[in-house]
Amino acid sequence: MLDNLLNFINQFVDFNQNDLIAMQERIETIHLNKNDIFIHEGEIADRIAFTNKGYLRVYYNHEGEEITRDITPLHSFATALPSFVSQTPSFEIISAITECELIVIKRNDLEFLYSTFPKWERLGRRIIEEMFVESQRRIYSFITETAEIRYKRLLKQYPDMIRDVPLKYIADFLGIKLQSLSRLRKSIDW
Amino acid sequence: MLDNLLNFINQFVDFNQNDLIAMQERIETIHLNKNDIFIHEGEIADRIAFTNKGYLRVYYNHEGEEITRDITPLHSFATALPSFVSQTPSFEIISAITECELIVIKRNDLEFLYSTFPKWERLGRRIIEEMFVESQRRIYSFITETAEIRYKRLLKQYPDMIRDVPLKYIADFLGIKLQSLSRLRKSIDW
DNA sequence: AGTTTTATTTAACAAATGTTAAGTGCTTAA
DNA sequence: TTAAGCACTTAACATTTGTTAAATAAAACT
Repeated sequence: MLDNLLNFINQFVDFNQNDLIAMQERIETIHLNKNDIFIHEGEIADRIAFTNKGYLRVYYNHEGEEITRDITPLHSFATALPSFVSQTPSFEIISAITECELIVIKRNDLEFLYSTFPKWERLGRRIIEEMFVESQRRIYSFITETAEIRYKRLLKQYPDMIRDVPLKYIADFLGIKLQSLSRLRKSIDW
Repeated sequence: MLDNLLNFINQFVDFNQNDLIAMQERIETIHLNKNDIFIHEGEIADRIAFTNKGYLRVYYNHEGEEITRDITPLHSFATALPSFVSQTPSFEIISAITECELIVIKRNDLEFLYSTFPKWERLGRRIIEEMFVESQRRIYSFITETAEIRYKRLLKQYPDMIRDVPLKYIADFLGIKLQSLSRLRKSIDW
């Protein structure tokens, strides 16, 4: 059940039995149906999720339109971070693109783990470092690459995602309009 | 001398006298002239810098061209993070746009502080969290905003930067070509 | 099965940005 | 002080992406 999470964690730190037990007492697994919301707009994000199954998207309402900033890959962490770190109402919304199984930990519990086990604080830092590096990679990609190359790269990196995620979200993620993505898909000769 | 750094740190954690002393023993201040390189391509980044004075840029060689991904604002941290965290040769280069005064700490010393003082590990996590949030903000901006709006936003947030940083770097940062930025600047009616 | 909603495509035209090639003015260095 | 390089601008044309409005396809619902 926790295999995916443990594999993920072990990339960053070595967990022993105690660390695991401390964690298991503080997590819960929840199930979301398609379009269910994990973090609502205006809510103070006090939970973080590991996507054990399914895809979440992070978006916000921009002039009446939903803008999807992120589609979480399988086996990764997601929360509305600006709200989570500053405990202010979230402008970001997180909802389930597909059916999801999430391993969830509350902010308080996470803070407890951070404060009690230095290893946890380290884990948190390492994970966020990786997320930051990935985020910078995406910025390079916006600066130097055409939408077509970004699309091809996405296909290669997450082939499953294209199967399960509607193109309108993919288009947002790539920074272009749905119609442009459609045109682009047509023009690609493989 | 360390005022700016201490102010920055105190946004995130409360430092006492011991924390400060532990730090002061492990930092050094260096001076860079314009165009001096702080992290070379291929080097393993083992230092992180706080920009006490001046502007750094983070770039890499992309098909014969230098692509500037980041211009560090005053009083912020900079390193070639992918190299720094994984200790692999850096594809990113960091150099001084203007004369710079940097407060520098070595990776080993930082690791020592992380391991010895939980507060430091927390500080590291908090800082990187903020950097990540800022990075996500920039991604939203690439997705939803035109280059003109991104330019105006930059002007407003860092008015000094435009004075001291050549437009070619600003253009890269905004994700457009120098000539497009020039055209855009002309067409703005304030 | 039939109806409604959602997903995706298509097309014509508009707007934004890129490309190439010059030009101007400013700074730097022999 | 002149020559060289750098920073920035300009302009014409090309390409990419956006916009609007439909059409078709697929999925979800009753």
